[in-house]
This record gives sequence, C-alpha cells and structure tokens, in this order.
Amino acid sequence: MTEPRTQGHAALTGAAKKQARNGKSHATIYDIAKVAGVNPSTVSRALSKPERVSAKTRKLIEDAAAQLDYQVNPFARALPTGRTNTFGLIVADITNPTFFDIIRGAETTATLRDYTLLLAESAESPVTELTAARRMMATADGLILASPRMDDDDIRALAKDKPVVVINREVDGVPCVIPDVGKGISEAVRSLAGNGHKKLAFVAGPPRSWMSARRWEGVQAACDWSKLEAVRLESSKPTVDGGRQVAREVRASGATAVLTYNDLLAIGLMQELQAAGMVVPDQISIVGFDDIFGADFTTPPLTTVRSPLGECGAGATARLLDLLSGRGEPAGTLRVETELVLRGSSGRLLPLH
Amino acid sequence: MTEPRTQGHAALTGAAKKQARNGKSHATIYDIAKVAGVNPSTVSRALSKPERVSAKTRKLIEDAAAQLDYQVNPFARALPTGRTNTFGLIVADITNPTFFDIIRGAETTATLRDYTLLLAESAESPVTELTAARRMMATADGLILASPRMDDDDIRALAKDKPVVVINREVDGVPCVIPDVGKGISEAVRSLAGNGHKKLAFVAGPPRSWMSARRWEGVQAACDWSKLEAVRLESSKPTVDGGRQVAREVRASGATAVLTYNDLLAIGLMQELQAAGMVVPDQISIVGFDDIFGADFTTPPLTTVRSPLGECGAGATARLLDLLSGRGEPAGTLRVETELVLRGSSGRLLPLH
DNA sequence: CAACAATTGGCAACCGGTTGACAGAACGCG
DNA sequence: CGCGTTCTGTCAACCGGTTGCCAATTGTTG
Repeated sequence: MTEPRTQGHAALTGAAKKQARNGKSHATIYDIAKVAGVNPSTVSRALSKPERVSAKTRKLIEDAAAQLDYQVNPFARALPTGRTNTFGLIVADITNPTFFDIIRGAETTATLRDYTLLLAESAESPVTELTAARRMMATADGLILASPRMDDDDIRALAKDKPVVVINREVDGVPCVIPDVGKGISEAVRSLAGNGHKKLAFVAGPPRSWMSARRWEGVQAACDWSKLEAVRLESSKPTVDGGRQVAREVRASGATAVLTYNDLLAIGLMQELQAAGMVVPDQISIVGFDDIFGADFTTPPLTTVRSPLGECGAGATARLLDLLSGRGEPAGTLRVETELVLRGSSGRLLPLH
Repeated sequence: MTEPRTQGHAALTGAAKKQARNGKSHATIYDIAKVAGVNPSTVSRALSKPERVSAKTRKLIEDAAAQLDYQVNPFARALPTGRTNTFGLIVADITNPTFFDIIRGAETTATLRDYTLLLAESAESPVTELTAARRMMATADGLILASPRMDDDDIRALAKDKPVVVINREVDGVPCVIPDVGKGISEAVRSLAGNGHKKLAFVAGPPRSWMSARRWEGVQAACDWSKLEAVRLESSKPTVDGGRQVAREVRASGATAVLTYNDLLAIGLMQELQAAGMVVPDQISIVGFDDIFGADFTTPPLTTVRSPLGECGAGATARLLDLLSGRGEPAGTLRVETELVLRGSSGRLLPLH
C-alpha cells in the first residue's frame, strides 16, 4: 500500500487523514463510553459535572479515561459552550521592556488558574490593535489590553462582547488596573527636595499618552507641596535615544533634578549627560519611572519610581478570570501602589569647585 | 416547573444563553447563505477556497459576509479540520531576558503570517514543560520549544504528533534553530588576543545546559587557535547574582579576560569587580554572551557575543509555519550566526602603576 | 442544434462534546 | 405492598463549519 508518511503536507486526502487521526488522535468520549459500557453523554457529565453521576459509574469512567489517556478536545467543547479557558493579552509594543513584566505577571497567573495566554502586539497602532483584539475575541474568553491606543469607544464596544480589562489607562465602564503614581512621585519629589533641589524638570512621554499626563499631574502636585519649581520638557520618543536627545534641553532648563516619563528616557539622558562630562548625581539627579529590567545596570544605578508592572499583569488577569467565573464586579478601577526605589542616580547636589 | 436557576451567575440557562448569543454572536455561514440566496456549503467554499466558486457568486457571498460583519468561528472550523492557525511557544524561564527577544521574534513573524501565538513557560521544570506542551498540543497546530529542559525522547514524542521546532538545542530528528557560536566566540577571542591577553576564564552556565557546553567548546577551540590559555569556572546560577558570586574565583584564576555564559553573569561580575576597585577594561576585560536588552546600560557598556535571539524566534516560527503549510523539510538544523559586539568592557590591559 | 465536457452548487454526513427533556431504577414511607 | 419522590442514565438535538459525492447548469464544440 501507499505509505501514509504524508506528514509534511498540509492537505491530506480523506482516507489518509482518517488514518492519521486514528493513529494519533486521542480517544473520544465515545471510546470511553464503549470501554466503560455507558452512554457517551454520561461520560460527558461524569467529566464535566461529577456530582451529576453516581460514584460508581464515575469511577468506571475515570478509569476508562485514564486507561485510554483521554484528553478533551477543546474545540469540541468550545463549539457549544463558547468557553476556551484562554484569554488574550495585547500589548502596545512588545519591544518595550515595560511590557515584559506585564506579560510575565499575566502568564504566571494564567497558568496558575489553568488558563492559556494568547499574546499579540499592536505595534502602537490603534488599527492593528483593534484587528488583533477582534481576532482574539473570537477565540478567547476575555481580553487584557495593556496601554491600549484605540479609542475609549472601541474598548467599550469590545467589552460589551466579552470581559475586557485595561492596564495603564482608565476607561469608563471597563475594569482597569493602573499604577497609582501619587505615592511614588511624592516620595521621589520629597527625597529630591530633602537633598536641596529647587527646580525639577519632568521629561514627558508621548503627547497622547494617558499615563504621561497622569505622571505630569503627579509631579506638579508633589512639587507644589514640596515648594519645588517644576518644568515640563517634551521628548521625541520614550526611548533611550529620546533621552539622549532631550539632554540639551535639560541642561538649558537649569533644573538640578530630572524625573522622566520612563526609565529608558532616564537611561539615555544619563548616558548623554555623563558623556558630556557631568557627574550624576553630584551635579544633577536623575529619577526614572517603572523600574524596568536593567535599571540597576547603569552606573550609578538608576533611582526610579517603581510601577509594579508584574502586579498589574497579574492583577488584571486575576480580575479577568474572576469576571469569567462570575465573581467580581463588572467595572471599577484597581489601583496598585508605586514606590520610590532609591539608588545612586539621585542625591545631594555637590558644590562645584 | 422547578426553575433551574441554581448556578446563577456563571452558567446561563438555555434560553438566556440563546438570547445572549443571538444578541452578540456573529453571523454564521447560514445567515450569509440566506442573504446571498445560496447553500451554506457554497458559502463555506467561497470563503475558504475561492477558486472553487464562480466570481459572481463569490462576490455575492463576500458582500453578504461584509454586510453581516461575518467572522468565522474558529472552533467550528477547527473541529473537522484540526487546524487553528495558532501555535504554542514554551520558554524555559519567562524571567530571563534572553527569551524576550525570542518571544518578540516569534510574535512578529506569527502576526505577519496570520497566526496567533500561545505563550507558556516551564519555569525550568521538565515536568511543567511537558504538561504545558501537552496542553498546547491540543489547541495549537505546532509548537516551538525555546531551550527545552525535557528529555530528547519526550520532544521527539511530541514531534510525532504535530510539528515541533526547538530553539537553542539540537535534538536528533527534530528541526532545530540554534545560534552557531563559533564565529562570535572566535571573534571575541581573537580580539582579546590582539589586545595582549594570555589567559581567559570562561564562566559556565547551568551544568546540564546544552548551550553552555557548546560555548565552552567554542572557547576552547578559539583559544587553542589563538594560543590563549583557557580555564573554566562554574557559576552557581546564570544570573546577575551568580556573576557577583563568581568574582572571587575570577580574580583567583589570574585570568585577565573573562567570557561568560551569558550577559547577566557578565554584568554581575563586572559590578562586583568594580565595587572591589578594579577598573574595566584597564585591569580586566569582560565579554558577555547574547547581547540582551540592557547590555549597553552598563559603564562601560558590555562587550558581548550577540546571539540573534530575535532571529531565532522568527526563524523557528517561519520554519514551523512552513512545515505546517507543507513546505520545508521535516528535520535539520538551522544555524544563525553569532557576532562580536565590541563595546567598552573589553580592551587592552593597562600596566599598573 | 445536439452532444459532451467542465464548472458550479446542493445534500448530507461528519468533527466531538454539551445539555434539556425524559424514562427507568432505587428508595422512603405509610 | 403500593405510591410518590429522588437519582441516574439515555436520547437526540444542537454548536458552525467542512467536504466527498452527485446533480444541475453552463459553456464549448462538432
């Protein structure tokens, strides 16, 4: 006969497919039913709602299932029920280390609760994002959007379909998880004020970023309180390069302390200032934001306001999973605390000699 | 009579569910068929194999589909075909930045080719890994294992079921993608030799790591060629902390140049040596491995052998997707080149004064 | 214009579980 | 012992596409 070694080919003929299936495909509830001598639907019940079946038959079925190395076919289950034990996570930019921790937190929580994680990125494009979201909606039980770029209305539309949780942004009527920047920023500003700084520059992130606006608000409020002068500088992009580029303006501003929208900006800024011969923190203090991986690789290691991104990811996932199992409120914002991580890049100004 | 409202939240009653479905669930091919005035199977054909249907009816159907905002139900499609346009990626440790690039590469390629990425981690445990792999096998069309910890035999068993591609390890009979360390290492060693170094220490990774063994082999070969003495040092774990801990042994070894199993070790080592007052690279040259994110945040920035991890992820994904579509060979190893990235942490030895 | 080939479209049987409705068995109680 | 009640288990109809097979339609050609 022809050897059914067709493996590599996408399209198998009907017979070959059957063959392959019989060879590989795992047992079905029908096989179990046959072995256990009961009706397939009884098998289904025994496996999905054990209390609905007598202990005796349950045992019988479980044994048969174990013997046949049975595994449910997720599609067959999903078709009538619509549930997949799967959820999607869409991040704005997979290149940005900020999201690593979020992904990590989400994955961990997901596995813990026996869910599988679908990952996609939007490449900062609202359109791509919406497309990815739509696609995932078809497969997943719910969705987590990390720093979404699409409109509030689009998000709400998605949320009407299936549970959605948003990270790093607040959308009315949709459950959100956001770092509460207040505490961390005020700690940072207080620390700087305590070290004698009088003027602080805030290097902002993307103009349309919800988060950047919140951080600037936090800085203003904290500086008000601590009687510091605050100025706002724009960055071209929230990356190491962007940080380098803003160095000139920072020096021109006359500020002796800088707080940046994120750590990448802080790192680039520090590199550039040091290259120009400035000593950090003796001549200028630099404070980043997020405490990303690598923030402590610099010399001096970067002082930064830690956003518990991992917790955000984990929290959002927990939130979503609760929603999926009927627990938890449909909306409302979960705030996680930020805190100052004091390292070497901030401190007292040294008089020039 | 008795109202079966016992479940309440999570489970909807039949009627309510139907209701919800009618409200939200998207159109089916039957709806399209009705609108277009054709048979559902014609709709199915028009959408999945357009050439099988006349241009006229295709247009008719496409319009109807567009009008109804139709989206295929992936489960319904997957049930008979077994195809899901989805593949799994399992990484050994989601905490390790090495994998970020792999994930990134995989995600990008996947999206490009209209596949969805399932992500899981094994937490370095062979058992967890196998469990995750099994679970994903049920849903995904194929699997990518990045630095797998399980046995070769387990991997081959999985590969018999569905296409599997392995990254960072070579498994007989399974397609693999691995960085070819030869070029990068010999460049590094040649550079060090050129700078007058005579003795090189290699800080190894986990004892059972396939990759670590390959790298040590590469170092030995390159040192042989360049007439350098090579010594091998153990690390407790391949992390920044591990790097710190191995600093004592490095100094004791008398080597003036160090090449580490990965960048994290190099960074930790450098931090510790600098803390002890040594100047890098004047007194000792340090070369890392992988060129992870943040490797250039250090002062001096880290010289390192770049493993094109992103390419590995992308390459493995491309490989897998080819396999899935019938192209590509069932086995064989794809090697991607490594190269030296010369930064500030390596260079000429400065005579002590 | 008829005959024949090449397309196109329709029917129906699956894929593998889930679940409401119902029949039969087991059991309690007077 | 009979009757009603509660459990268990079975039946059958879905969920929404896919696809082999055949019939009808269309187009081509002698």
